[in-house]
Amino acid sequence: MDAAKILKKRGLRITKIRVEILETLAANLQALPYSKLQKDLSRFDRTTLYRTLLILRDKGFIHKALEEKGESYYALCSNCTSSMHNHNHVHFKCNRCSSVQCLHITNKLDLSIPKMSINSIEITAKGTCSACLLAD
Amino acid sequence: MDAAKILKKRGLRITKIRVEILETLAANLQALPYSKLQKDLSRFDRTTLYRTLLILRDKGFIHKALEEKGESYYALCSNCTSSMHNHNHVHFKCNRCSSVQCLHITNKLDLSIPKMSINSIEITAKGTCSACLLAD
DNA sequence: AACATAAATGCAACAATGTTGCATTAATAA
DNA sequence: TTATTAATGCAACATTGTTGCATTTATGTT
Repeated sequence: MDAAKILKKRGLRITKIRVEILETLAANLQALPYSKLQKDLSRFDRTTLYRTLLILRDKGFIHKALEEKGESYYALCSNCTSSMHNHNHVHFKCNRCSSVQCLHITNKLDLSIPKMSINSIEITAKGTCSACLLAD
Repeated sequence: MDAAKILKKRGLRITKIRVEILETLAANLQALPYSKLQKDLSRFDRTTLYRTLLILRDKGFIHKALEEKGESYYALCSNCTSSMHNHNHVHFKCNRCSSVQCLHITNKLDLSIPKMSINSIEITAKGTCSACLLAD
């Protein structure tokens, strides 16, 4: 992954923390908790991390995969832009190893609710991931 | 709603804050944010509220309807017990008025994920609620 | 290559929620 | 009414969210 090129192509300045965040997320198949990002990127100020996550989220580079116990999990977006966020996947959290994954589902999910206008739907499944099942 | 009776029936001690939390939630059709509960129940210590919410949640009286921006929303459970939590509904958050509702859906949702063992599924839809749509 | 400028960063500071330990108080069974 | 077990209030601290402002950096232009 060439984070710098991707940033440039989409009109964002190439800065160290942006490149590192994108590369860190790309290097992990799983969504990463904020605490992990903060530890890995501790040479940057916490505020900078906070604001950079906001920007990358707003521009469609990353998305918040889960919020739990006041902590957010982040993962790369696959097809989002700054004007279009399209997250047609399920987030799966393993209760044993606490890992969070983005799962692309094929089942079409047509949920409609009477009288409401729905803009987005988030689905989070919890259970045991394949690795933990095998470890039994 | 007779909160005291319900608590007793399910083997919990009847205390003021438990009764008030249950009655406050019962009096609102919507899920309430933590900040609202804290304000309404400010005559109790914050820690007590925190621990009571944990207990009521663990015992299947209430559930966390949503976590957002580090804040949790709470609502009454309809059919849960301390050993069985069954939340077959969708949470709907209105982007305009920020209200959170529990919607009981009839559509059967059969989401299965290969290789994973799923224990629970949470679905949160966001959009505009009927009241806000009418207010246009 | 140097410069101008708009954007990004780091620091300080504060708010809110989460969390634990411990002494005191209250609810319930006997 | 009392004994005892559970719940409460208080103190204290951790973590994350959030904003303002001065400084530094990235980038297009000269």
